[in-house]
Formats: sequence, structure tokens, C-alpha cells
Amino acid sequence: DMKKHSRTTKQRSIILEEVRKLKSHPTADEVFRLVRERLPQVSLATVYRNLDVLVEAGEIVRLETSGASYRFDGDLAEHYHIRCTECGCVDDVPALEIEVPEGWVQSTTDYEVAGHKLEFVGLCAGCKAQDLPGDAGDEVVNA
Amino acid sequence: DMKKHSRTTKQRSIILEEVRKLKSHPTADEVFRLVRERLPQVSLATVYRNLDVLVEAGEIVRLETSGASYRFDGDLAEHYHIRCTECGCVDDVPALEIEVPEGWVQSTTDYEVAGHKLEFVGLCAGCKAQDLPGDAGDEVVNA
DNA sequence: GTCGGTGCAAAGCTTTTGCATCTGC
DNA sequence: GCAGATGCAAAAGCTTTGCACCGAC
Repeated sequence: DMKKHSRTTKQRSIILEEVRKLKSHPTADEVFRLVRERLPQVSLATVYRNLDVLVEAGEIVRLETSGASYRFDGDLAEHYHIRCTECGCVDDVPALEIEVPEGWVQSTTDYEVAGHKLEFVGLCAGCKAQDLPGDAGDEVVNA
Repeated sequence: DMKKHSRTTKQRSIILEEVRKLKSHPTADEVFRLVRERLPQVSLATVYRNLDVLVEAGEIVRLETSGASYRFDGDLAEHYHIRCTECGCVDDVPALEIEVPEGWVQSTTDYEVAGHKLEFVGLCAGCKAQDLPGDAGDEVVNA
């Protein structure tokens, strides 16, 4: 918001294109590898810097889900995500009607409530297939 | 669950005590500093390893958010959390009635849904006080 | 006595930063 | 031409791991 001067460089355009193209919610490193195929000289630092800039500009979204790395999403439409507890992959969950009582939280804490993050967790189809044997793990979480 | 053999060491007991004692959802490093006051020779690696063990055993909970450090919670009662976007501190939000349609998600994705994570975000009292000047930032998120 | 646990140091991973060079505008 | 952007390499955080020694049971 209120971007001072931001230049349209080849790197930035390609990074944005790649993130938008993917449905897989890539990590910075995954974006880097893809961009490098089209721009062999690109550096990882440039990818990180541009992802930041694009997030600031509201062109993409940074998912701060549980897990080691940040993931990025070029889809700006409202929707939720589900993460596989086994392989860490992330898929979309269509927008759904959930009454999250932010107002209530606002009134019971001394925070200035700005929003919430909701993420589903489970086993993706692929991992489900492999995990047939043994304990199904009763993962019930609310971070 | 189904802990093979796990020994009760002085380190492990003290680490568990300290995490339970705190309401601040400490990071591994914060736990380390506290434990070190009682056990000067303890190593950070031991703290990490024991926090893992305790999480596996279900004695404490690990709060995860990519980009930030892990935080640990010794309170096993159902409740939610709110995280300050400015300083990263985490506070409790009492358990509240939220209808999270996991069943619906189960039926629309090919995941084996295991649960969900919900976290509120906002500005804590301390940071609110300092941030009087300037842009209030409209942070609305759903990761 | 065994086998898990510990301390220490080193390695790993992801992300950030300093700096000289380059390039949109 | 200037301020922002890039590439490279180094640094910075946080967490994990290898290994020899220690200690709970």
C-alpha cells in the first residue's frame, strides 16, 4: 500500500507470474527454482526481496502456517487452507461460513484485534494411501 | 503416546515444571534461560530435545507459526491464542464456541481431516501504546 | 550393565543483509 | 543520472545432529 516507487523489473514480473501460476502454495525456494529456469542468473536473495515487496503491495499473500518455511499464494480470493501433517503440502479449502467472534475476543483481551488465521490440518490423499498401516494419530489442535 | 522407555531426568522434570509455570508461551530459548538458572550446566540441545519429547508425550503443546520461533504451552485445557503482530508475544483467549465445519472440509477435499488451528492476531497492549502515531495497518488474514 | 539422556560443538535450513554493480524511469 | 533493484557472499537466527561420556532403572 502506498508504494513509493517500485520498478517493474524482469525478475519481479517473472516471480509474480510464477507464484500466480501455481496452485501449490510454493515456498521461496520453490519459487526460486522455477524462476531460475527462465532467468538462470537470478539470485535467491532477489526472490526473497521480491516476494516481500509483492506481499507488501498486496499482490500475493504470505501464508504463515505452521511449518518451517513461508509459503506464498497468488490467489487473492477469500479461502482457507489445509496442510498435510505428513508431507507439509498445502491445498485450498473453499471459502466457508465461519463465525469467528473477533469482536468478542476484542472485548475480552487488551489486544487491538486485527484478524485471525484459520488452517485445517490432515493427511493428504497421497500420504493417506501410504499410511494405511498402523496408528492413525489423533491430531486435534488449536494453536 | 505409547512411550517406549522414557527416563525421568532432572533436566526433563525441570523443563516441564518451567513450561507449566509460565503463562507466557515461552520459546525454546526462553525455557533454556530459565532452566539454566536452576541447572547451570544444562545445554540448549537438551532443552530442544526434551521439549520434543514432552510434546510427543502430550505433556505440553507446541505452537507453530512459520517465520517465528516455536512456542510452548503447558496448559492443556482447550483455549485459543492471540499473537501480537508487532512483538510476537502470545496470550490466551478463553475457549469459545466456534463452529468449525471440519466435516464439510472432509467432504470437499480428499484429505483425512484431523483438526484445525485457529489463532487470532492483533496488537498487544504494550505495542498499541507505542504505535499511537501513523498508519494503523489493516491486517486481515486467514492463512 | 544397558540404553536412553546429556553437553558440547558443528552442521543445517531458512531468511536477511552488506556492498558493489546495474538498470528502470 | 539517481534511486531502487540485483547478484554474490557472508551473516544471522533457530533448530537439529554426531559423538563420547554420564546416569536412571
